[in-house]
Amino acid sequence: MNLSKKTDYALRALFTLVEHQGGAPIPIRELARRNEIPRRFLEQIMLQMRAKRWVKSVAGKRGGYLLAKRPEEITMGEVVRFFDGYLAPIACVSARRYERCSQETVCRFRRVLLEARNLIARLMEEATLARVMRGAPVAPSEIFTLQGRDGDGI
Amino acid sequence: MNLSKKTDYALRALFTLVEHQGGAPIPIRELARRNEIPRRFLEQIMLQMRAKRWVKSVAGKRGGYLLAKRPEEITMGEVVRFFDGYLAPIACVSARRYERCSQETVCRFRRVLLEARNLIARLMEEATLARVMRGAPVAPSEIFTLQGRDGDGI
DNA sequence: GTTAATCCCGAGCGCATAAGTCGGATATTC
DNA sequence: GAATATCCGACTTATGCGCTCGGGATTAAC
Repeated sequence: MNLSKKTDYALRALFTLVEHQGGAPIPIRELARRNEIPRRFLEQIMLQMRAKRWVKSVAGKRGGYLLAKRPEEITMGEVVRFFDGYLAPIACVSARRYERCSQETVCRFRRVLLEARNLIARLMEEATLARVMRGAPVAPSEIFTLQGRDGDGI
Repeated sequence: MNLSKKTDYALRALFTLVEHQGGAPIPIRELARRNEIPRRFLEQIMLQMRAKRWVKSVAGKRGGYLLAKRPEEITMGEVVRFFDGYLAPIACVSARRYERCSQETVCRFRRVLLEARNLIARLMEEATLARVMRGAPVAPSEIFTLQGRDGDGI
């Protein structure tokens, strides 16, 4: 999984909308300013998210965008999958872009990549906007005991 | 993390060399044939791995490549990092390509991405060629109880 | 009903990168 | 010295990401 700018921007905008739930619509201009996103580019992104029914728009003066679902109903995994197309690190272990590989039966490391994909998928699918916003762990704690490792740095 | 073809090919070649440890040098032609890799392209890759001292070459007729280290001493993480440059899904949580992001303190989801990065890093760093070859789990079992999830498909 | 702020939509563009090609030099064995 | 390898640098080509742009439709405020 590799986050594109588009997905990054989409998530930023979404979280801003979550923060302002119940309030007035937020115009793209404002979403762009607060998250340092090129306005015209964000426009496209918002349109796609509207088609997905994650957000709804109000046209005209005083218009803007609102969240269209509850923050519990949108996961980071969905967002990444929608914009980037997949979560897996390579096609042969992907649910979305799977394509048979002639080497599959011989491949020594496919198994490891599959494990990686499963971890990520699990993590991202647990990560609803609500949970992430709350700052709560997004997956069962036993995973996260692994975090701090020797000299990893950041 | 997203595996490039280059990294994929590099790993395939490495595992082939592991299988043939102690035997005669394997020429690129053969490595390419067995793993369905464009020969000229693999040439480049092998040269890079030679510079890294993961493999050594024997020039001339009957020449080819040999593993230069024990399979316990090379991890998939190293290989991915070398060819693709990083393991992290986004620069702001990467050890290698870290760059400060002005939104860092406000960013709601950075934390999740950091968790993802840590999981992957851990997994890939545990994955020595030897272990993967053996087919043994590459990381502590508690991680892998998470694997099979509802309707995930592949 | 005019103005101003907004969303909506399609098109296009430039650059970086991945993935692969190629020509030919150099080394080694038989 | 022919055959088989590696070695090296340069080149190519396609794709996609990350934007930018022009202009139309919609609505609120005055």
